[in-house]
Amino acid sequence: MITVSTSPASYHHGNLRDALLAAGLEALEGAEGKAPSLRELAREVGVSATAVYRHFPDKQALDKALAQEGLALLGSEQAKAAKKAGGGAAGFAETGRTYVRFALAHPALFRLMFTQGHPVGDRDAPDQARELLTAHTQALTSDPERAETLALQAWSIAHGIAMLMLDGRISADDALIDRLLDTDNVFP
Amino acid sequence: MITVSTSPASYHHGNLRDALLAAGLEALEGAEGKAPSLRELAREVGVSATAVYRHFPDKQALDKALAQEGLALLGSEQAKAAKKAGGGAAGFAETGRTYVRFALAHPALFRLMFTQGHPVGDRDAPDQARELLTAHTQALTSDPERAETLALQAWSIAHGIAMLMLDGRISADDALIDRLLDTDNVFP
DNA sequence: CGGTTAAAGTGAACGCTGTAAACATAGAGG
DNA sequence: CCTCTATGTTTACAGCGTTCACTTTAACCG
Repeated sequence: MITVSTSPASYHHGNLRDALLAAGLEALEGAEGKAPSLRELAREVGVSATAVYRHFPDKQALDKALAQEGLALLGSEQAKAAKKAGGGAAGFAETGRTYVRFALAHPALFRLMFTQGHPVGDRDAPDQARELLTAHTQALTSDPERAETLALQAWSIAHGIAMLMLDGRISADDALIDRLLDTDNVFP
Repeated sequence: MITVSTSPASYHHGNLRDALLAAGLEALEGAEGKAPSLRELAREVGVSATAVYRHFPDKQALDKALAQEGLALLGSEQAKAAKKAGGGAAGFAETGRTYVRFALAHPALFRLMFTQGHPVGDRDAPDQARELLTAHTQALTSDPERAETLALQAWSIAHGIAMLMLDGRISADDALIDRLLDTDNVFP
């Protein structure tokens, strides 16, 4: 999580990296679909554009860091929701709903989180959401491959719903989310 | 579908609109994730950048037209696949596989098709893929609402798989596609 | 305590983008 | 044949990501 220290307005900012991330997250909450530009964030923080390059090798690295923040946020919201629902199958179902609602609540951030191409085997980022997912499906079956299949299917349907709603392909309706994610109701 | 006439290199291009779309589709097949720029397409076709504005009000309109082309292509591939599989449930399943494989085969085009924000009720575009989907699910049940639920669930899971694979979140493996889309295997 | 050094900022510049405005050309119709 | 209009051109602008050469400042060390 990011903390912005109210630093003195000196030549050296003191905490530019975190300030940029904070400004980035805030900008992503605004403008519906648009991701903020590097120069825009620099302006926001009150620093020249090139100063950014002391903390990130390029814009993509900044975006990746923002994506990481978003992923952490999603994971913590899901964990909280699962706990509140009492864990187990009910908790699992709740993580799905939380996933989609998170996407609708933070569209630009959610997009950024997945646009940042990190290859499949990328293990340099702890991913609480992913861990929750495998834990929940492993509790449903003793067969590890079946558990993985279930995990990926659950992820896919939640992600699909989220994306189609974000892209305006299906209506972003809370009742519809429940209907589509209802496990008593899934497929023939 | 687009046909590019080999027009004489005169002052007036003769068929610029279609030529731009053709160049656009070709460019989208290349460069893995990158969408082509307006100027790039104009250069490709051998025309000044501003000439594009005689045929499209802005870049987004060009992108939208390209997205439309992609949607038509997907629809026709799905229809062909469903027919080949003999229609019915087998045909339905095949449309799902075709959907994901199409995304993997044309990543940039597929992304563009869905990034182009057209609101939910937008009926100015015939969508063969969508029609196929509802036709197949309506054949499975007499309850219209249940049919719609099934349609959206099927769409969501296919779309989710496609997106997660495109974004490198899960491995883009053909066997995995089958495993995740296997209806005998879906959810608990 | 003072001087050096390296981290962290600056401004100017480059090539790219989408887009607007004013102007040029050519082919079609009266 | 002349004119009108559709379709092209050139020039220009602001914003983007990024590189380069330079400046400031804080921290470390003899």
